[in-house]
Parts: sequence; C-alpha cells; structure tokens
Amino acid sequence: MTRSVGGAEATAARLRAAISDGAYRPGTQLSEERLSDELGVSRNTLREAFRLLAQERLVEHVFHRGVFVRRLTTADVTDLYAARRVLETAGIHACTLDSPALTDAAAAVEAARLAAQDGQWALVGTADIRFHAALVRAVPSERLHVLMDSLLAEMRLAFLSTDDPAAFHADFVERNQAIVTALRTGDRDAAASLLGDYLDDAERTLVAAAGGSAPH
Amino acid sequence: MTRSVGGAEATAARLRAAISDGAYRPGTQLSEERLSDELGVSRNTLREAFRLLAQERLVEHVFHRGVFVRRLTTADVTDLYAARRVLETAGIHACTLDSPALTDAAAAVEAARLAAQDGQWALVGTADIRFHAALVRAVPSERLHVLMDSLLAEMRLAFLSTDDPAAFHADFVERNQAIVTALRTGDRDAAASLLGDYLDDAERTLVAAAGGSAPH
DNA sequence: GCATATTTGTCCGTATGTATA
DNA sequence: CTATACATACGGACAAATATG
Repeated sequence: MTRSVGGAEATAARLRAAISDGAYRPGTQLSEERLSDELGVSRNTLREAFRLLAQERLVEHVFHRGVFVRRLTTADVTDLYAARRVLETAGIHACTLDSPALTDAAAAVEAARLAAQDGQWALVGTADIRFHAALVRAVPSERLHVLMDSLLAEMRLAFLSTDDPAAFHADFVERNQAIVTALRTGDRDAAASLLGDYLDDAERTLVAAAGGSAPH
Repeated sequence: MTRSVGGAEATAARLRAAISDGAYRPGTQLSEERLSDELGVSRNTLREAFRLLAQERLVEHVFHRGVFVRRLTTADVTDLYAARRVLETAGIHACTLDSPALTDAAAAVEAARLAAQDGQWALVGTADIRFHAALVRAVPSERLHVLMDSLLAEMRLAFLSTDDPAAFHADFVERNQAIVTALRTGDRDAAASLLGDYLDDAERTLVAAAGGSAPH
C-alpha cells in the first residue's frame, strides 16, 4: 500500500529516524504548529503521525500539554529488559538447528563483526539489534515479533543516554557469537544462560547511564 | 443535535463493548457517516476512535475502503495461542507463593465458579479471561501486561465464532482451579504442564470453529 | 470499458476547555 | 486573576479512490 509523500506514515517515519539519530533529544517537546510547518503537513496528519509514534512509545503524549520525545527512566529500562528476557529466552528454546531464525542471527553477528573491523559503529548497533530480533523470530507468533521490534525501537532511546552508544554494542559482538555457537551445537540451555548474562550486564550498564537523567 | 457524551476515547470504548458483545459481527463494515451520526460524534473523532481500535486489532483499516470488524483466520488463532504460551508460561515460572498474581488468579477462578453456579455465562467468560491476565502479571513488565490485555481483547473475536461461547469458558473453570492448586503447592512445572494442555485444547476448539469462516 | 455516485482521505477554520506563565 | 499557548473536538470543503450501473 503506497502512501502519499505527505502522509501520516511517511511523516512518522521521518520523525522516527530523527529521534533515533538523536536529532530530537529525549525530553524535547514536539510542537504541533512548528513541526507541521517544518514538515509541510497539516496538523491533523501530524497528529496521526504522533499517534503512531506514541504507540511505539517513542514519544509521550501528555494530556493537554503536548507531545514530547520519551525520556526513559530506570524503571523503563528494567521493564524493557524483563520483557526481552521473556521473549528472547522463548526464542532460544524454540530455536532448532534448521530454523531460519538461527541463520538470520548468525548473519547479524557476522555483519556486526565486519562493521566493527571497519569502525562503522552505527552499523554495529543496527546489527546487534537485528541479532536479538532474529532470536525472537524462532517463536511462531507475528504478534510477538511486532512487540519485539517495538521494544528494540524503544531501546534506541536508552542507547542515546549512554556516553558512547557505539562502544556499548561493540562489547557484545563476541557474546552474540557465543550464543550462536551454543545454538549450533544444539545446547539451548547453555545459549539461554549466556543470553541471561548478556541481558543482565546490558541492563546494568544502561541503568547506570540512565540514573543521571532526572525524570520530567 | 444530541450533545456528544465524550471524545475519541469514550467512542472507542462504546465500540469496543459493542464488538465484544457481538453487536457488530466480524466482517461487517463500520461506516463513518452512519456511525458518526449514530454515536453523535464528528467524523474526525470517530476516525480517531477507529485508530485506537485498529491498534488493538479489533478492527481492520483498509485504505480507501473503510474500517471492518476483524475476522480472525485460523492463522490468527494459532498466532495468538503461540504468543499466549510464551507469556503465560513465563508468568507461571515467575509466580511465587506470595505473588499478588497468584491471589488475583485464585480470585478469578472463584468468581468464575460462582458465576457458573448462577448461570451467568458472560461473567464466566470475563472471569476466565481475568485468570489468564493475572498469570502474566507475575512477570514484572508492564509492557507484557499491556500486550496480554491486547491479546485477550482479540481473543474475544475468536470466542464470537464458537457456537456457544459460554460453554467454551465453563469447561475450563476446573482446569484453572487445578493450575492454581499446583501453584499453591509450589509445583510450577506441574502448573506449566496443565496450562500447556489447556492452551492446546482451547486452540483446537477455536481453530475448528474458525475453520468454517472463509476469509473475505 | 465508461460514467456516475458513494465513501474515504486530507486539510482548513473555528470554538471550547485546560494548563502554564 | 489575566493572558497566552495548546490540545481537543466540531463541521465543512475538496480531492482521491472505490463501487455501482
């Protein structure tokens, strides 16, 4: 289904990219009038785009006050990782040797490794995210896949809070590789254990980083 | 001109209830002009309500054709149960003896039993749904709770396809009780096993019921 | 295949209520 | 308390796509 260039979907995509890139920092207000003028769309269309982004929890809709780029609290980070543990662990246990999810996960690790060699840190981060999304793909439920994509989009907000988002991802390339290796030998319990450690460490790092930013 | 009772949120709530009650059968189109006149809200407000319901997957938005009450395919039912298995199993394993989730689940079973004695089958269905929602509450992630609520709202569409939605829920009251008993003795593996059987049987029943309805 | 009517998509202007300065 | 800014909702208008004859 193709949308017009000025449609709500396209507007949401532009804002999504801008937020992920850090152009609009967490906490900044997205004024309807200013943005509708800036992006060349009507207020109604912009409001529809806001609704899409609010659904993804990238922006926060405060009643009668406006729309703001979401600022994650430590509670948000904890919540996100609790959800990821459930989904990714289920993915590990549903992952068979011939599962396309395993192939995709392995490909993501390889892409991350190559990007790291070239110093393309943004690509490393994207590949890291793709790896975790691939794990959940082993569970045969598109609804869970959609949720996982949403959680990972929200994670990008957390990454923005770290001093060095690139280094954050780079540290985990080898650990992703270890998970793939365990899955390839059919040792799902070992893979689940490695994943659990991964998530614990990543959560600790991000909670520490988010601790500095005061809520609202 | 009748004064509108409320905004988009209230309009969505009214439509949600009407759909769950079967007033609008799956597949029927929800005309903008007719409904905005019927509910006493403007077209813009109604469209806003449609977006909320589409987000919950209760209605389907076809570009330039309109909004329809969602008609679940067998693939949808399978997908829903795959997602429920992941979430509810995680809830079982996160459920401790002093967990509020266990208390809520037990209360839901008791409410279902009382309603069944009085022949209040609609209440039995509501309590059954509340039981499964309670299980997932043991997982400390609000994002998963929201997803579970969304999945259960979608499940109501599947229940509408059964010949006798009331009997469907009534059959499972005792099995819910058995799960609670297992959890109270701390035997989470037994509870998970009982839950797995429950979900398998329920899925089979609904897939058989949904098999008759052909997709548009 | 074509012309028509109907329905949806988008945008505008305005009025009202609410929160903030 | 007043003034400002903003979100919410309404009604109308026209464009675009679809359905119908």
